[in-house]
Amino acid sequence: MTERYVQTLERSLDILEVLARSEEPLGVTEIGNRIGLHKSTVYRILRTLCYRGYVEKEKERDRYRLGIKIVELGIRFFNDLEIRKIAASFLGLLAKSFDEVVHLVLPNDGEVVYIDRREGSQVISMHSKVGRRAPMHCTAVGKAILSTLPEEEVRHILKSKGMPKFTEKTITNPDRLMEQLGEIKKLGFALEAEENEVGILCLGTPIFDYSGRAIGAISVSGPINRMKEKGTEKIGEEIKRAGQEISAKMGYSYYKHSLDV
Amino acid sequence: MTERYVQTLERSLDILEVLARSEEPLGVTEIGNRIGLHKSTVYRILRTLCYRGYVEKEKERDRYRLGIKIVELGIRFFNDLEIRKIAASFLGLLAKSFDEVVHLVLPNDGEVVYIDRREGSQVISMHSKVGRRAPMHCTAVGKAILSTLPEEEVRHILKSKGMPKFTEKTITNPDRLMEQLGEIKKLGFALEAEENEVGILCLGTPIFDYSGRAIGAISVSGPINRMKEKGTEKIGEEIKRAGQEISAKMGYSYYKHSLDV
DNA sequence: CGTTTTTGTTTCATAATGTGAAACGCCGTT
DNA sequence: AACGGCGTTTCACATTATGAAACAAAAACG
Repeated sequence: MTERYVQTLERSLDILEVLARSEEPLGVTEIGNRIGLHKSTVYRILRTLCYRGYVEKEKERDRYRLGIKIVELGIRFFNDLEIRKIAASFLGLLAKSFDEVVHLVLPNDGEVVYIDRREGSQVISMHSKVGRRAPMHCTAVGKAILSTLPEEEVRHILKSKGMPKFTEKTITNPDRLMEQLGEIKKLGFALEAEENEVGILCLGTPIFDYSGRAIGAISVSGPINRMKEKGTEKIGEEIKRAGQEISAKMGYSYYKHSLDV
Repeated sequence: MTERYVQTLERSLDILEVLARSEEPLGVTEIGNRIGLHKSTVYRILRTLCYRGYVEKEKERDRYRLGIKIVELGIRFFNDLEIRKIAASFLGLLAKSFDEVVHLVLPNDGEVVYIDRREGSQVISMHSKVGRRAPMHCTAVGKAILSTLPEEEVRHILKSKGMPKFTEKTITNPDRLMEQLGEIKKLGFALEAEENEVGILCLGTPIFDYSGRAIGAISVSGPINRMKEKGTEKIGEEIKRAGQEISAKMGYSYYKHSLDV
């Protein structure tokens, strides 16, 4: 087993990630300091990335930022994503029908990644989560996905990622979460009230592919009291239905997979 | 002058681009053949890219595709793009008001890159151009941007990129295009009728930043007869006004830059 | 306004790193 | 059962990336 990765490439990715994380353009030395690389090395890699369009150099100032080529790759992938295309219209319907923010996420490496978003008429100044990551233990979408996994795998994720406390209501005990996941599985949707962000309530449901694996999740979220007024039960059932329809279009057979329940 | 780029990194980017271009996942050998690399080298790079999440390996089959990390970087950049945020609401208004497809593009390396898109109520099955590139000489957005550049620079772009003929109406003569660019500059918006795609008419106008450089363009496009019914003159004036408002929000001063007209 | 410090760029000797031929093992096909 | 195609691993070799140091240019400072 060759546990060896290509060093130059890893360093290049480090640089790209530092640039992505940074709000403003960075200089060669600054980048080098942040990832512990010699500025000479950083410079050569940046030069190559610029040449290929993945990084752009600010004219006049010696600062580097992500380039347009990154977006070309990213959007290409995004547009080709089967689940995104299929879910698109459902997200729109849900957003309109409840007039709240709707998200589509994909599980990745024990976390969820926000992939798409629709919002109701209420213009919320909330910063978009699209493209960002979130933990599973304290989000409705994360719990919805966890509820479909075998206990062993869930515990492995919780152990490796930890269960950081974001609010007073964040569940930080694995056993308590496991218990709740059982109920979520029975219900078919997950509820999360202020476990991740104070004042926000969120409902999520998993999406399955042909093989029965949860490959994503959708959610509706909004201010806790407004959500309760609208009826969490009702919203939950509604997104559950939407999730089932999306899953069906992804090739999931509820008939086939209900045999082992 | 060190005209030397980092070889390993360039090869890695080649691999990513091959994967992005391909509709379906590719195998190690296939990738190697396409870019002329030894499969052993391809394999090692893919391994690293997988480890970092930029490429995903299909379970069961030995095929590789772009990974979710690519989207994380891309969308992050996309969301932070100042011009996109500012243009967003204008794109929506234009799409609704004319009930046609509206695009935002950025110029890059003598071409335009489609960055955002809004569509009217008419559901068009047209494949999304977002994330894709197009030449400048035969698109309204491209001509709008070219019309703001000095002749020398325009000719350099035309020479290096060529003026490939897409339809009967594509302008393939540099001098004739130069002439048209003069009129476009006076008018403030560009018209392109079937020069890129048969049956489609498109109107575009440039967007400027604080320094007076054209950093993007917006367009409205649709079936040629429908567009003519709605009045190309009227649509042109309207997007020109929208473009001016976006430019103003980007820090462009029409007062300051009208001195040298 | 000159001095000092910081930062981007280039050079270059060194060896660490990436390379590709070859071999291995795993499938599916013939 | 033999073959061909593929992903994977090994390994000796030298090409390639590396980082110290020098240089240039600009920014910060007094």
